[in-house]
Amino acid sequence: MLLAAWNVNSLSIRLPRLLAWLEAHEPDVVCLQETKLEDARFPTRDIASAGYVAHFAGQKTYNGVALLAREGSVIDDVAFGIPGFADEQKRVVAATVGGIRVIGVYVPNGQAVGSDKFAYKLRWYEALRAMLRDDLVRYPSLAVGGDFNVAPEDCDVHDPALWEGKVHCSAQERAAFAALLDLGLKDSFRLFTQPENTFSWWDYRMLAFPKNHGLRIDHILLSPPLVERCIASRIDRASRKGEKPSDHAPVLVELRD
DNA sequence: ATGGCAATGTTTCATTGA
Repeated sequence: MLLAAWNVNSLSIRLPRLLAWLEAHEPDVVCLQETKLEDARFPTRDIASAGYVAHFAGQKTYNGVALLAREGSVIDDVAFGIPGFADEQKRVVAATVGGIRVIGVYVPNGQAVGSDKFAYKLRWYEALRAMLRDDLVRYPSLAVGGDFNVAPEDCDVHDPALWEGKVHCSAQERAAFAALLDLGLKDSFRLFTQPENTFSWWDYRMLAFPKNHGLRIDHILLSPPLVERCIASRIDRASRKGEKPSDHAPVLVELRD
């Protein structure tokens, strides 16, 4: 099974790229973030033509998530949001696909350390942790993927000194991310030897992509039974190239049957 | 082979992202 997560930064704009990408990579499940679409405008038909069924929760302008699964997949228990955490923002979609609990997340950006949005990000992380703690009991085979807006370690940052203490790299955010791993989840990317300076996001400005000035903030975390099944993990850097790219690249894991 | 912000709506600028 090939499982992917991709922050598309507007599904309307990125639809042609997404359709081409689905055809080229043939993933089984894809979690999308920042669709920025109200549900009535979701391109259900185009996604279906590509051979996928979609479950989604969107809103105008900001946020929005979707979970795509290959047509014919056995899909159960579709859910949205975080139980017990009131949130207008559409940031979580979950479904059980082929016996695997897949949770797609778009973690708040946080804007700046110490801001109101930063406090919201930390509260959000705490609520996500509580949800995952409960879900892991119910669903031993669990994957949570998406835009976590945290670079877990300095090796996930092109210039650690520049980013030290800044949003996405602060001690508080890294602790919030590490608290998810404390539940028994693993960062799939680090299950394997990876090339140095591999990132998943590059600023649109300042030639950040050609200079490879990026951060690794998009992740897929796996529970122990899926860690056992994981045979590959990678970031599709090529998808950041060319005309009208998202500022994020897709992240993928391959699981054996 | 990569390229100097992009996307959205409140639209002719302000807001947000990371």
